[in-house]
Amino acid sequence: MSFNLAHNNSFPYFYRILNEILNNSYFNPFMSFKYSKSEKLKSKKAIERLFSEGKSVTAYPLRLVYLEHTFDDGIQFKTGVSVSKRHFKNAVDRNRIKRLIREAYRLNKGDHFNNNLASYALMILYIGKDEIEFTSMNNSMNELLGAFVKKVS
RNA sequence: UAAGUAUGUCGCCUUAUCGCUGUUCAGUUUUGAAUGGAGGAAAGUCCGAACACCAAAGUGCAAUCAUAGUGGUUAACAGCCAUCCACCGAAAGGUGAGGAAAAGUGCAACAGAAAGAAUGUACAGGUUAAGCUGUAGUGAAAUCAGGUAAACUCUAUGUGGUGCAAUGUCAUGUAUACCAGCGUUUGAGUGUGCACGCGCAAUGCUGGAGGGUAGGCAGCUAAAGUUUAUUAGUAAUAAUGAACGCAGAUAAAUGAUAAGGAGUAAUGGUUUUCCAUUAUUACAGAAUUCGGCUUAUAGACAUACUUAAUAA
Repeated sequence: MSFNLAHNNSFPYFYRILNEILNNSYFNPFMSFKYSKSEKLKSKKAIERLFSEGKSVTAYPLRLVYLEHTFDDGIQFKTGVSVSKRHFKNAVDRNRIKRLIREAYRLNKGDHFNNNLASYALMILYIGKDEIEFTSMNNSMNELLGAFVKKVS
């Protein structure tokens, strides 16, 4: 990474993406903004095990629950997203926050993850009670993933 | 023009970058291209159906529950349309569990002597005698009975249950009531009193069968379809023609960001127009599918009508 612009929040989003493409996408196989079906945590058993045995990291208003877990299809990280029905009664609000979390995750994961880490099942929870803007969500996600990588490696 | 009434429509737009998801094609490791991708309420789950399963679920009666002027409409309905009546409103209009009180039971404020079995007061009439007769007075209603059925009841009509997490199907792994093949053990049991052998049995492996968990597939989107024209009808609606082919996710796609534009509100400047700044752009997210109802909704628009004012 020649310029670590992802952490400079005043810098416009648009230029950040341009910068990522120009500088990073060739060199870092994790520098992909995709977050497709195969990267989503779907297995019921894995999720149950994750919640009963997993550890967690918090960066308010986000919490990451993680557990070492090897997947059959060889994907290194599988991530799920969850928003409490208690705090957000309407489906529209829940969907909106989930989408923001997913968006922030797919944009930031490349900066933090690398091949040195083991394989993990992840679940990101939103523990806040209020709605949130994308920029602050982005900051929180950065913080959260940083803390996770630091703790694990 | 203002205030209203009714019905209906729309409910932010454009471009760029990065993504998500269905289908098709190409490649098959990772992908690439093309092309679809939320609503008027998708919501509440309150009615009515389609579809599926349950076989003591069929038929009749009863009970329960629902509906209730009249006529029409529909696959069906408690919906919708028309209309009568009652009530509300100055009007356009709105609201209405609006069938039955000589089948029976119950209930009734105030007033009044009395609202059911008692007849009081005053006056008049009247008789052998007698509230026996009339009037006054209270009240919506008084020896005549009436009101009330969002009181019981009666009448007419309908009414089995569970819901797509229904249901069907494929099936890795695991365990083994079962079946077959091959092997092992005679330490115990048995056919058989003893020995050997064989069978049963015990046990191991393999295969089959059954079962159905994780998961996959079907159900799943061509449908009482959408748009539109004509005809019939006051209308709901129906018939015919033309065009279209219009979401299918499953820890659950339909998004994020930037720039520009649009609407609305407030403030300021100009003062109809116009410009600038700031704020704001609702309610809300498909989950088997339809027809309704109910509730939420910033703002914008159209049509018809009512009342008032002004002008001609």
